[in-house]
Parts: sequence; structure tokens; C-alpha cells
Amino acid sequence: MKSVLAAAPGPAKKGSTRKKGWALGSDIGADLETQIIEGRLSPGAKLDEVTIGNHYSVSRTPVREALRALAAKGLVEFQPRIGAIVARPTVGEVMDLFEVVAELEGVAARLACERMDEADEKLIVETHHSCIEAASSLDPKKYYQTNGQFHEAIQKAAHNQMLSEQIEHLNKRLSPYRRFITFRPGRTETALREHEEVFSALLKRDGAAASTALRDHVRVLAEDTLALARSLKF
Amino acid sequence: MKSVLAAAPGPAKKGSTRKKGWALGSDIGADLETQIIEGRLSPGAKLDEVTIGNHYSVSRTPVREALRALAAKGLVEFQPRIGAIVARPTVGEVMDLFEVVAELEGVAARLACERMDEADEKLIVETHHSCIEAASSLDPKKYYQTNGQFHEAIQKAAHNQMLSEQIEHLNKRLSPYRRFITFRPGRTETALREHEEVFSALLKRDGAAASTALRDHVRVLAEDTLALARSLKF
DNA sequence: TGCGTACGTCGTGTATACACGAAGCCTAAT
DNA sequence: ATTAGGCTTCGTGTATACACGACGTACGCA
Repeated sequence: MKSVLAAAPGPAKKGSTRKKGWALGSDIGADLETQIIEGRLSPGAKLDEVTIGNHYSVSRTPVREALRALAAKGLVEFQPRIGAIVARPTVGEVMDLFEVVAELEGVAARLACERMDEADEKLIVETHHSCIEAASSLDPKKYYQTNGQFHEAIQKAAHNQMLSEQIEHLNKRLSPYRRFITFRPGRTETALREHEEVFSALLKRDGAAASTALRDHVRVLAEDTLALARSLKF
Repeated sequence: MKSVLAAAPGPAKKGSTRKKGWALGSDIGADLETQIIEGRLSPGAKLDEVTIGNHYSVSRTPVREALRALAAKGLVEFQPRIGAIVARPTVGEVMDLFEVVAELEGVAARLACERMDEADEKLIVETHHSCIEAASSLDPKKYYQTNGQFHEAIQKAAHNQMLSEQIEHLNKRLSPYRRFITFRPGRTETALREHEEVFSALLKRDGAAASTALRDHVRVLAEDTLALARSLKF
């Protein structure tokens, strides 16, 4: 009955081939998030609701909800009367974020020493070796990825889901800046030495040493990244 | 001209006394957040969009956006075909969250030892004394509040805005469970002794001791809270 | 009387319509 | 020619309308 009276400007018709259509907002949010993380949307980039909606063949509503969710996560900022832009934290905020990540990764290393089982250790060993391989391949992109797997393996070994989520979340906010470092020559060798230190401490179950080593490893990364970003942009 | 042609089912008319109406979603989100934190909305409580909209004399749209934002923050969960409910993490998740908070507060204590200036130290001393006073007043509510101020003072002294935000955010997610502990008799005395330990380590600028003491303080709180919650609900 | 099916109601997901502020541009006046 | 003022256009914030799945209830049939 209801669906027959037509005449009214019925929605969900020009959308052409809509199939499931039940979590559009989430999908769009995830895709936008990926684009921000991968650097295709730079900090400060304007996120026009209509443009994005057209791109996904969706109306503004789900786009707005996706943007709100990203804003709550800190990846997007809303400026009154302007709209949404990709979050552009200050240098100080980026430094603070890096520091928190470094501390959290240090915590993960310490907890991993206490809690990791054989499977965790196996994964850590494997990813560490993958890092060495990737470093020798001289493919920055590959090393960037493998490096992430090593860090993830440690977080997994800490057996604290919330800790992993927090680290992942903060890393997402930092990824636009972190990517700079991929291009820094000589960085890989230093990183690998630091990895080695973390690695041996983990195998020895020396929580304090592993924590300090991993924390400092991330700190160094942060300093290099910020120095590089400064030299490029200011 | 435009505003005169009426006839069309113009919006913003039945809303009666709307004045500014430009950030409704944020306001609603903040208010809902407060209600969740203060325990007026318990975990699992259903958040009906229309009901909430009526309560604030607003349509569903800003309510939806507010709920999406809260969901991204982890305070609200969306269940397909059911709608939004106040987040109800598992016991394991709550334990993990507590652990992360404990670690972060420990980090804050260590950083505070390195970075606090006179004003920070003054605030720490003042809030510590307020805690002692509040404890002797035997007013749990008052102690709960003063205790929070002491912890905040330490975070402030760490001079890392992002660290403070993370701790605050996680504490919001934990607040429904944290409130249990207010009613536990004898808890205050123990907490005060632990505070004393943190306090003296801070004054001595002993980062390691302050970090451990504060971390363990939060850990004990977590254990007590979980034990109490379990005894009440299971 | 018990069970199955169908219909009605409810609530969310999405689309569209309108209001309101802001910025840019054009015109006119000094 | 330059500047000031108004108008047009653009884009966001909010409200409303429609679509669609789920749950509950009632009626009919065995």
C-alpha cells in the first residue's frame, strides 16, 4: 500500500544499483580513513560533503555521519561555517602524540615479556627476520610495512586488546607524518639496530630493557620524523 | 523574500523557542556523555533516537550524529537492526582498559617528575591535602571528586596534552564501573596511603617510584572495582 | 486448543527540502 | 580609480519524508 502511492519524490531510486545499503556510513568512514592514513588526503584538505557523497553515489546524510565519527576519533576537524577538513594538529600535538605512542609501545614490550606464549614469540621472531630481509631489499615501502608487522607482533604478545587499539588509533592519527620518514636515507639501518636491541631483550624476557628500548626506538623515529617534516615544510 | 513565502512545510517552526541552533549535535552529545558518565544511563540502556530527540526538542538528525560520535569514542555501541545502546564492554575489556589507564597514569607520574614547575607542584600539594580533608569528612562523593583532581594535577604536571586526553577519555569509558568503588568501605584509607606514596615520590622527583606507585594505585582500584562489580552482578 | 502464517507497527537507514551564515563579486558613488 | 555596500552563490545545519527489515500479535486452520 504505502509503496504504491508513489507520486512523492521517493528516495532510494536514483541511487541506481543499490544492493545492501545498510551500513553505508561505516563503509564511507572506513574508506575516508584509509585515504587519510595513506596520505591521499593531506592534513588540511577540505572534505566537501556533496563531493564525497557524489563520489560514493550517496546522499549527504551518511557522509555527515561518517565525518562525525572520524572527527570523534581525531582524524577530522569541524570548523564552524567551513565544514570538515582532515585534522591538522599542531607540531606540539604531534610531538605529544608520538610521545604517548612511544610510552604505550614500551608498555606493550614490558607486558609482552611477562605474557607472551610460544606462538607470540614465534611471530616476533618471524617478523623480526622479515624486517632484516626487507631492509636488505632496500625497498622503503616494504620495510615500512614489515616494520609495522614487527610492532604489531609485540602488541599482540602483550595480550591487551585495548592497549593494541589505543596504539593503532594513535598511529592512525600520526600516519600522515610518519610517512615522511620512509624517504630518510640511513634510517633503516639505525632502526634495525634498535629492533635488534628490543628483540634480544624480549627473548631474554627482560621487561625493563625491552620497554626502554622500544620506547626509545619510537622516540627516535618521532624526532627524525619531526626534524624531516620541519625541514620540508618550514 | 525567501523566509516569507511560507506555505511549504517549513522546518524550524515547531521547535518553538529555538535561538542559536547551530551546534545542537555537539551539545546533545556532550549531555548524553555526561549522563553516561554519571551513571544515569547504565551500560546496555537503549538510546532511542526519537525519544532522545523529543527530550531535547530536536529532530533525529542531530541525535544520530551525536550517537555516531559517541560510538566512535567507544561510549556507545550500534547493534544492527536494534539501534544504539550504552556501551557494555566485557569484563575482559574493562580489565584491559583499567590496565591501560594504570600504565598511562604511571607514565604521567614519571613525566611529571621530569617536567613539573612550581605551579604544578603547588597544585599537586593542594589537591593532595584536599584529598586528606575529603577523606576525613567521610563524604564518598566528595572524596571521589577530590581524588580526581589529584590525578588530574599529576597529568597536568606531565605537560603532555594528548596523554591527558587519552587518560580522560579512557576514564570516561570506565566511569560506569569506577563508580561502584565509591561505596566500598575502607577503600578510602588504603587509597590515601597509596596517594601518600605517590606524593612523596613526586616531591623527591623519583620518576620510577612515582610511576610504579601511581600505576599500582590504579591497579588496586581496578581490582577492587572489578571484585565489587562481580559480587554485585554475578 | 495449539501452531503457523500473515499483517500491522516500530524503529532505523537514507534521501530530500529548507534556513541561515559567509565569502566573493559586481556595481555604484565619491 | 578606488572603495564601500549590496547581492548572489555556496555550503553547512536541521527538519521532514520515505524505504525496508524485524518483532509482535492475532487470526485461521488442523
